[in-house]
Amino acid sequence: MNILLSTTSKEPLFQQIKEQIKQQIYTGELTEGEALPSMRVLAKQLKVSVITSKRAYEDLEKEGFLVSSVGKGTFVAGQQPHFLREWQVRELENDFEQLIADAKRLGLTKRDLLERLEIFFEGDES
Amino acid sequence: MNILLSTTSKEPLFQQIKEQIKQQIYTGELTEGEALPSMRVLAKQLKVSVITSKRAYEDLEKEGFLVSSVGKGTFVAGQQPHFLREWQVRELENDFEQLIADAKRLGLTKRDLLERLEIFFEGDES
DNA sequence: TTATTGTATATATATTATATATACAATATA
DNA sequence: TATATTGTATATATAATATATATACAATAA
Repeated sequence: MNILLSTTSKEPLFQQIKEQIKQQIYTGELTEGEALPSMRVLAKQLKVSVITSKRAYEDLEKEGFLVSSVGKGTFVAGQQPHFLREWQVRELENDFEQLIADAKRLGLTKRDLLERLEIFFEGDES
Repeated sequence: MNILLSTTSKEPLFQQIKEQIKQQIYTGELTEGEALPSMRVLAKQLKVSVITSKRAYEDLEKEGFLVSSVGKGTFVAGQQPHFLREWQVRELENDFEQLIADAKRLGLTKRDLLERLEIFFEGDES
């Protein structure tokens, strides 16, 4: 598993790890049932404490992306993440619809939103 | 002006003050143009530092609820939704930025968002 | 001038977030 | 069983942020 940590980024280390693992699950780079490096191995690889790698794995387990068991290791969880993604996309669509309604109410034009979309989407291409 | 502070509440003091002033503006208990107690008077009344009363008034001014001027005092703002709108637009921009970051993390493309923008913006052409 | 108003600066304190070292417990496997 | 590997729990350190204060400053009113 490949993970890059930026020491300059404002994002905390455990957060960077989480994001990249999620990303790799979404893209299929990490597949269902696949074993992740142990917390210690990952910690060593990233020059980070075990607590930090644990924090990332632990959070992702709570979110349904990973499954851990003592002595065995940590693995990509079953189908749930995909359903989870579907669900998250729907949630995001709802938020987007609400946000656009608010924008209209404030008198913003479609062009206004397009401009901001361009700007924000480029953001940080990490 | 009547304000009650709970010392046991988890809400910070300045927040409690803000909420109650907003409430009184909404209910009409405080009316447009009406003078509020000076920061010092309020501070003394609530047994709180001037910085805390200022923090409350200052925030509410930024949000468009109050208007302050040196030597005169602090007053309930008119219904010009001008400041309020500016503030709401900024809030909406922040939300939009966050939403786009989430969308990227979920693997949505800019095109995906554009399509939804088209759909949702037409939504109800009331 | 004098008192009253809001404002700015520097600081203290508490809370929360982040990260670590170290010891512990469960499981795999030689 | 013995040993190594796995995830886990506890206690702690450090940094960042939020909250609140005292005090001095500046503008306006009377």
